Amino acid sequence: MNIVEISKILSNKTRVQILKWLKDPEGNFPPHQDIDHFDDGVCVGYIQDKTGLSQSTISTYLNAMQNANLVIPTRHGKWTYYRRNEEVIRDYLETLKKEL
Amino acid sequence: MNIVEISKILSNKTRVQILKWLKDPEGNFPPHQDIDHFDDGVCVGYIQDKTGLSQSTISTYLNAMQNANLVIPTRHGKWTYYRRNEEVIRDYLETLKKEL
DNA sequence: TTAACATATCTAATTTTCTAGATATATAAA
DNA sequence: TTTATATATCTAGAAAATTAGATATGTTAA
Repeated sequence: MNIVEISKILSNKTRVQILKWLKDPEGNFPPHQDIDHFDDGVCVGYIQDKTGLSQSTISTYLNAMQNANLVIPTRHGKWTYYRRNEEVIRDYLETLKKEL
Repeated sequence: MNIVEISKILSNKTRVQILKWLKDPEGNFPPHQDIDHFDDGVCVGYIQDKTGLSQSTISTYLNAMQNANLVIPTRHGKWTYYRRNEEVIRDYLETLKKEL
């Protein structure tokens, strides 16, 4: 866990927004077609729709967030679902509180 | 207080380091020539010496940190002292914990 | 009032980030 | 097995961040 690396992710409005939306998938996204739960998070297309940015941009963002361990991807058929990595997020907050 | 704005400041190694150093001026910096306390923080030159970066770069960083309200400048004669704005830092941590 | 010192600001070169279009890949459906 | 759909990756241009040198400003000391 690296303060600077994660702060870099959080230095972008859209990426922060995505993390916030993923706190409450039921409240923020329509139900999925193939599964009836959000246990593995939300598919890329739904996230893209809400941001208004291009598919490639959102894919790039999610990839960066995954590299920083802030989100966890799960493949379900054609779709990739992304959910928050609560452990790393908690760890980041605790480290910030201790070190900053 | 704006998560993205402050995260942008924290997305740089040197700036994070400066904030950490300013938590303990006595432990991290030599005593000042004109005053015998660190109540108003640390002068720019001392901070620059520890970073190894140029004077203009550190001045630019401190200015950005001040714009984000993370530090407070105080002029003492020729010197400008910078100290942490604990209130804003605390507020940032609390907001992150609540919203992120 | 001139010289020296500390810091701020201006300018510019380099690097990184942002973002989208085009294309590739993986999977499911026909 | 071809087609459609979802996502990932590649390429590239525009914008922002990084950083330093030169210069300006403010303050003290000679």
